[in-house]
Amino acid sequence: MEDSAHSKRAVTVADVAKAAKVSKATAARVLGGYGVVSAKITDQVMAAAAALEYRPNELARSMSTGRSGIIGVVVGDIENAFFSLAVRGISDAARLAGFNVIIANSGEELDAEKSAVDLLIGKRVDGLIVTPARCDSIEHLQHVRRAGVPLVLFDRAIPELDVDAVTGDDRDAAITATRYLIGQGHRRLAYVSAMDAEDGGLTDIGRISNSAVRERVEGFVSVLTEAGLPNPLHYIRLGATNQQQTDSVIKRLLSEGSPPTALLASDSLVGLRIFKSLQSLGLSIPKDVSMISFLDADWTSVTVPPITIVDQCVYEMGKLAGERLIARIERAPLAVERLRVSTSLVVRGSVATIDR
Amino acid sequence: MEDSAHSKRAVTVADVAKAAKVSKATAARVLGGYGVVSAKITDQVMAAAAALEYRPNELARSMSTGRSGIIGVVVGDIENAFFSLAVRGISDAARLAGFNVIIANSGEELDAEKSAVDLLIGKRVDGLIVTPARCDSIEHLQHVRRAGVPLVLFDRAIPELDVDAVTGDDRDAAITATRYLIGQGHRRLAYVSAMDAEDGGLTDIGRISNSAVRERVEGFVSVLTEAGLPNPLHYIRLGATNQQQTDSVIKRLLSEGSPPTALLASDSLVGLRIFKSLQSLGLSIPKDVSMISFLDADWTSVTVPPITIVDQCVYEMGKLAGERLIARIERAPLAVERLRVSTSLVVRGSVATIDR
DNA sequence: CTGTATAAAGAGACCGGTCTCACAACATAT
DNA sequence: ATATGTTGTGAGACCGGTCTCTTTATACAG
Repeated sequence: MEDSAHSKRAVTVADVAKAAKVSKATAARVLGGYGVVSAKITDQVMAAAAALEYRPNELARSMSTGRSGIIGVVVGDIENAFFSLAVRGISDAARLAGFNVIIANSGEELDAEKSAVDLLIGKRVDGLIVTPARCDSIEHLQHVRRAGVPLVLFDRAIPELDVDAVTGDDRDAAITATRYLIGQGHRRLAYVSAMDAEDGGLTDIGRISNSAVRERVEGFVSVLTEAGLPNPLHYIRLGATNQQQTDSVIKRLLSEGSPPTALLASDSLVGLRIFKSLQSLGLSIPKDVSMISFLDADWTSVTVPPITIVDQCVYEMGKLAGERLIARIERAPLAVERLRVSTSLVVRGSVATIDR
Repeated sequence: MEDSAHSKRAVTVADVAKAAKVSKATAARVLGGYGVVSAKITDQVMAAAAALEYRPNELARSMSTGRSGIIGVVVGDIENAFFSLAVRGISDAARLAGFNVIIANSGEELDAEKSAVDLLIGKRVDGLIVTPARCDSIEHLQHVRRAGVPLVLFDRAIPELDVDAVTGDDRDAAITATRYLIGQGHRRLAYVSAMDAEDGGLTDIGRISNSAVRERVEGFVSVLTEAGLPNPLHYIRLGATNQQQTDSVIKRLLSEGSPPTALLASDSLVGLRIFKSLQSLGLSIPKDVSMISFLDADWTSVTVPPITIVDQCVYEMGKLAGERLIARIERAPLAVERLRVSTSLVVRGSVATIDR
C-alpha cells in the first residue's frame, strides 16, 4: 500500500526524454510516431517510456494538432432503442476510422440541445451529429457551421440549413404502411405520435416541427386522400409522451363517433404504450383494433400477436451518418445531400383483414 | 453563401482582448469568470466576445487546469437495455455535478476494454466507471489507480482491487428468485447465462470471471443445496450468447434425462432469447416450462404470460456509481466500499405452481 | 502632502504535446 | 580538397487557455 494516493504528476515526453538522455524533440518524435529517428535512439526512448509507464496526453496533442479525434453526438434520448442502436452504428463507423464518440442527451428539448452543442464545440470535437429536436430553430446549428465544424443531421432534415442529413424514407414508409392497412380493408386509420402538442389535435401539418414525423404524416394523409377517405387530419393524434397520456389519447380516439380500426404508431415507444393501453382497455389485437409500429424493437416480436412493423434499419442509418461525417471531417469533396435509408414493412400478426 | 467553408481559425481570448482594447489577462479573467475586474471593463469584454462569437476552447482550459470535466464510462454493450439505462443514470448524476460523459463499448472483451481505458486516460478524463469484462485481469485497472484517476467499478466487483464498486445484491436476488421457484413446487431448476464457456457446462463456480454472474450462481446453488436438491451444478448452463446458441442450449437442457421445470435467465437479453427458444420449440410458459428473467426490460411486461422478473433498479445503480465517482473526484474522504443496490422480485405470470 | 493599503490591469510563464528551423555529422559529387 | 546533399538531433516557438507576479491607479490615514 505504498503508492501515494494523491494524483502524482503524469509522465510527460520531457520526463521520458531526460530518462533516455535525448532531447524533448527527439523523444516526441519517437512517441508521437512522426519525423525520422535512428533505430538505436528509438529503442532507447521506447525503453524509457515503458519503464516510466508513459501515456500520451491526448489533450495536449489535440491542442497542437487541432484535431481531437472525437465526434460529438446529440440524440433525443439514449434510452430509446432507436437512438441506442443508432449510436452503436455511429460508434462502429467512428472506431473504424479511429475516432471516438461523446454522447449528449437533449431529451428532445431545444435548450438542452443548444447547450449540448455549445459544450461539444467547446470540447473541440472534430465533427457533430445532431438529431435536431425542432426543425424550425436553427441558429445554433448555423453557428456550428460558422465555427467550421462538420455537421450531419440524423433522423430529421432541415432543408434551409444546407447540410447533410441521414434519415429514413419516412414518407414512403408511411405510404407503404398506410396502403397496406387500406389493402387489408381498413377505412378509418389513426396516426399516433409522441410529439408535444397543445391540444393533442392537429390543424396544420406544415407546423409539425419534427421533419420525420411531418413526412410520415404527409405520407399517411396523402394515401388517405388519394383513397378518398374523409377527414384524414382528424385521425392524427399527438401527445402520447408517456403511458398516462397515451392511455387518454387512445381512450378518446376509440370512444369517438367513428373510431379507427387501425393505429399507426410513430415509434416503438409509442407503439409499446399503445399496446399496453389496448391491453388495459381489454381490447384484443388485431380482432378489435389493428396496429403497426415503427422500428423492430425487442418487444414487437414476442407479443401475442407479434406486431407488424416498419423496419427502419437504424443501425445502418447510424453507420451511414458516422461515415458521412468522417468523410466531411477528412474534407472529401461531396455535395450536400440528404441520404435516405430505405425502410421495409415486416408483416406479422397485428393487422386484421376486414371484409366489407 | 459567402462564408468561407474552410474552417476559419477560432476566436481566442487574445482576439477578444484586442477587440476590447484590454490585455489578454484581463479578457481571460472576464471570460473565465475568475479574478477581479471592474464592471466597465467586464462590459467591454463581454460585448467584444459577443460580437466575435467567442467560444472558449475547453481543451486549452483543461490543459491548464488539469481538469477535463469529463468522466469516462466503459460498458459491455450500450445496446443492452441494462447498460443504456445505467448510462442514463450515470449521465444524470454527471450533468447535475457539471460533468460530461464519454462512453466506450468493450463488447465484453478484455482487449477492447484495455484500449478503451487507455484511451480515456489519454483524454485525461477526471474519473472512470468501468464494467470489467473479467474480474481476473486487473493490471490495466491497477494502472488507472496508479495514474491517480478515480475509478468506480460497475455491476461487478473485484475485491483484490481495493476500489469502490456499485453492484446489485446479486447473491440475494438469486436466492430470492430460487426460493420462490422452490416454493412454487419446482425441484429441477436451471440457470442460463450468456457468459462464454468452453463447453457450455461448468465445473467450478469460482472460475466464473464475472462476479455478478458468479454471485448469482452461488446464491442459486446454495438454495438448491440447502433444499437438498441433487446435482445443482449440472443445471448451470453458460454460452447463451446469441439466439442460435441459446436455442441449442435450451434444446439440450430440455431433452436430457430429467429436464428442469423452471429456467432462471441471467439477464434480459438471455431471457428474451430463452423466451423465443421456448416459443419456437412450441413450449408454453408457464404450463410446460416456467421462467424468471433478470431486469425489468420492455418486453417482459407485454408477453403472454408477462414474465416474472428480478428488478435490478439499474438507473439507481448508474446514478449511484456516478455520484460516488464524483465524490471521489472531489476528494471526499470516503472509505472504499462495495455499494449494493437491492433488487426485488416482481411476480407476474411466467412461473407455474407445481403440486406434488 | 506624504505614506501606505487596496483595487484593477498588464506581462509573461506554464500546461504537454507538435512542428519548424537550425545545425552537426557524414556521404557523395566535382 | 572543396562543394553539395542527406540524415539525424537539438532548440525553441506555438496552440489557447490559467494563474502568479508585478505594476499602476486610486483611496484613505496621519
